[in-house]
Amino acid sequence: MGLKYLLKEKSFKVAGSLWIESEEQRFLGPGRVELLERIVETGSINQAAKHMGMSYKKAWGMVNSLNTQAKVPLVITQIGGEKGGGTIITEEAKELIAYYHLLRERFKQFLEEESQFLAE
Amino acid sequence: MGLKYLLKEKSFKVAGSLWIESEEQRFLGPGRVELLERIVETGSINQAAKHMGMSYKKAWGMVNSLNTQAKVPLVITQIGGEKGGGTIITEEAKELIAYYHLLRERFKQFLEEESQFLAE
DNA sequence: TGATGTAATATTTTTTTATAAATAATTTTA
DNA sequence: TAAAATTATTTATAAAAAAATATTACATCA
Repeated sequence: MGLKYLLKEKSFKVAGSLWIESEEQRFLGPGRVELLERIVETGSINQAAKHMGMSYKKAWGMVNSLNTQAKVPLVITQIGGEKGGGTIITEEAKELIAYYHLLRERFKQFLEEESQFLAE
Repeated sequence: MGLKYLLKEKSFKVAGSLWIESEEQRFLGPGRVELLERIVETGSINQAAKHMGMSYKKAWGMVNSLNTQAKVPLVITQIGGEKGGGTIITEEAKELIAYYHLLRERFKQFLEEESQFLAE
């Protein structure tokens, strides 16, 4: 019942992407999760963006979207100060990251099962 | 264990997209499936593209990608002839469409379950 | 008080992508 | 043999997205 008989390549698979959305607007996907993790590492939106090869503007837009959609603050920024400023994320943001990784794991399993089925 | 407590909107959900890929190259997704179905309806890549608000060039690229990746022909085109030409799809392509709809259904269920869990 | 490095925002430039338009090739039909 | 409508392909144009650049605001520290 697979499709092995009509595909040339042996390494074909079911693939996909996954995110959380709210009112037609994207809330959280792999890019935003990685950005949050990089912010934890570097303490800066600027540095996090550079590490990801992303423009600061785009990164800031993501942070802003996260904060305006959430009921509680997820990312806290500071202008000026010790090192000219900086950014940290809240406990709730960390819970969000943890949740996303678990969701991702379940999705990965779904894709693997479907890919298996496809190659049967 | 959901995220209800940190999202403003009530109508948030887990969403995603799904496709079949082969060697890093896309093979089949919702757009190509719809294109194939429109070709069945109209008998023409040209008309199918117009019905979808898509340029002929893009549609032709999709057809070409499908045919070059498959072991058997999926779309058969004719230049010139009764109505100037035309296009049909093979039985294998129809099986592909049927498979995709079933896959889609299982994915839909996955997303619904995860959305339910999210809102708990 | 000036230097520092970042956030926040606007503007400009570049790149990418998609669309539109134009052209040649084709085969049945009138 | 000319007309028709489509496939196949190239070239030009437009739209969208992304990136780069520039500017302002800010609070700590030397």
